[in-house]
Amino acid sequence: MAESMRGLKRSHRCTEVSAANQGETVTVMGWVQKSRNKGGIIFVDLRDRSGLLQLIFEESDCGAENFAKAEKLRSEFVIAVTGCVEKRGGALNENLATGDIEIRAKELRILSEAETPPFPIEENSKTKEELRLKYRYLDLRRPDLQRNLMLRSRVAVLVRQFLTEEGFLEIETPMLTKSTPEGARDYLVPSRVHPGNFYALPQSPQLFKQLLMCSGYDRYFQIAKCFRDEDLRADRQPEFSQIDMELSFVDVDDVIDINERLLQKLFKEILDIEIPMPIERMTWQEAMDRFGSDKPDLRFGMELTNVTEVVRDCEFAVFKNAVEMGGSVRGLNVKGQAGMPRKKIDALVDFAKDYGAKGLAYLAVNEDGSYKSSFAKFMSEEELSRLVGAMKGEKGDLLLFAADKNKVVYDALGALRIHLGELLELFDKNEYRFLWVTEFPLLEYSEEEGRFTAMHHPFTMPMEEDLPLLDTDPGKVRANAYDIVLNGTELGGGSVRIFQNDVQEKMFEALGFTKEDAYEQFGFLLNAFKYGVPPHAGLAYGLDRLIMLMAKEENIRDVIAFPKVKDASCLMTEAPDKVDEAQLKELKIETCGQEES
RNA sequence: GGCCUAGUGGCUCAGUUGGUUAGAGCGCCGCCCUGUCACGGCGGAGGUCGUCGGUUCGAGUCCGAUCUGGGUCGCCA
Repeated sequence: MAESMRGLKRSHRCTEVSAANQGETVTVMGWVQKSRNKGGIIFVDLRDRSGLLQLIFEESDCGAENFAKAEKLRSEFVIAVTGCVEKRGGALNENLATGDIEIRAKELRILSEAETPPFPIEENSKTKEELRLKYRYLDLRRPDLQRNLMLRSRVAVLVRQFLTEEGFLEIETPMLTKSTPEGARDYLVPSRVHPGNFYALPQSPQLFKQLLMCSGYDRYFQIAKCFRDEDLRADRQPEFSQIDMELSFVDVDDVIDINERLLQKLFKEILDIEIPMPIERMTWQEAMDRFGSDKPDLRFGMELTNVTEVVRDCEFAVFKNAVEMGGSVRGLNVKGQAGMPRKKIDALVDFAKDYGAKGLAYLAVNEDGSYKSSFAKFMSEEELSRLVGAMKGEKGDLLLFAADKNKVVYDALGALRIHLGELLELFDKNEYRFLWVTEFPLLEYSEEEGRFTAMHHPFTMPMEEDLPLLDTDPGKVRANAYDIVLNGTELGGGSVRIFQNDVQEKMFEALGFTKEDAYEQFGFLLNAFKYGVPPHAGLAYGLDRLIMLMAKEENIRDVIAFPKVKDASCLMTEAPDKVDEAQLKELKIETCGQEES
């Protein structure tokens, strides 16, 4: 039977009690982590979000009634205890923040009893995620998740504080808005009042924040929920949070400056890590050429080498074909791995194939200077030594080559580089290496749609010197866009926005929109631009990813209180779920009839 | 949509080439124990091996399908 806490008031959280309180009477409340009954003496570890505190029960202190209650305590009971803070009579526990003290209980109340939980509530849980997520409210009691969510809260507070001091206003934008088919799939919400019409949940507050600039709010930010109906990944949820900001009368350098100081503050105050300033910058083209990725991990080397010119005239058909079709041949030098067994090399080849490569050519430089290679027989001694020279190959090195269209070569080698970096432990897991990647391509060609699509979004400003190319060679136009990258993860991205109506219309033209299409979808923005719009730029961070990296978690679910699983459902609430026929009727939605078959 | 991977008592796992009553640790239940903190001692309960179908004299173990997690490619302006 649950007891009332009437007359009691919690005086401390568990770890707020210390040796300094010795002799004081305190009241603590929390969950029983563990009870150790020695017969005439009972030890109880009490847990709350701050940590653990040992309680000690003896009949001579608390009386027969309380002692009898203490004997009944089981894990996860919620209790209130009043008692005296004492130095420990027995050995100290050095693993506990409160390991030198204990509370000698005078009064005990069982506020709530508990069934045995379906899995142990402990740090570094080995329990299957399926079960943890079904009982997420229990999982969230574990200290590691509590730490992550507390860290998340501190980050949010610091962001608000910093941006407010920088003159930003926190303004909310709608969750029920208009579907924009460009980009990710939208989550749609039916309208009762307008049957057959739908709202969309925002993929980002992009258009609204630009409108706020039009309206003169000058600097806006928001910690905004965003929704994308795409498949999940370890670092992707359908519902996630952005730190979203937009600034008027600024250029790239202003945005970068503010954000560097923001990151510096966050990492200093939360992790006590100094980020060297300024953060390195690299153009997109350089990132691709050196690392095969637009979000390179700079914690280790093993950069790509372009050997297209070196192998241009060789007889190896794979290389030759790639060169002839306008692609490239590039290689990675895996230092000291010439002895890698064939089986492992084959695994790397398979890995590369997942990224569209047809294979990988390899060449190992043996200790005696001879070669072991999948393609040496197609090339002369001289061609081989020129190739090895270009790769700076030394005895003991393993050289891996991909030959294909540039995109495939970048993708395969970029991914392979990261894979090998992890496999061979080439980087320090405690290092934080930031990078700005700039000058992204404005557009990329979509084979599927047979047209150019915006790489960032359709409101991104082309670089001024590339403007003429918009008509002649749209694929070559660079954007005034930038991403902030940390350890190979895209933390955030932004751009200078188009604020001239003629440029915006030209952009839509390049995207294959008729003027009518553009106005149909984005008329409110285009119209706003007719009434006086300041030059503006902005940036948004993936808050979840930022927390994930700061907490050194490998999974985004571990920094989100109630995450969804791979198929975007929630194992705890069982959402999404069927709804009443009556609700559907009110919305004028036909049942899909998928329940029968 | 494709590929990879896991599914055995409450939890984490083991289970050899298919062969008699499916094991362990932790947890749980009962009794004992006044200084434990991975407490200890004694005793006990609890699973038919995700599901369905097949092969076989016989399947946790082989085959097929399916469900549920996880990773990944595509996708993610």
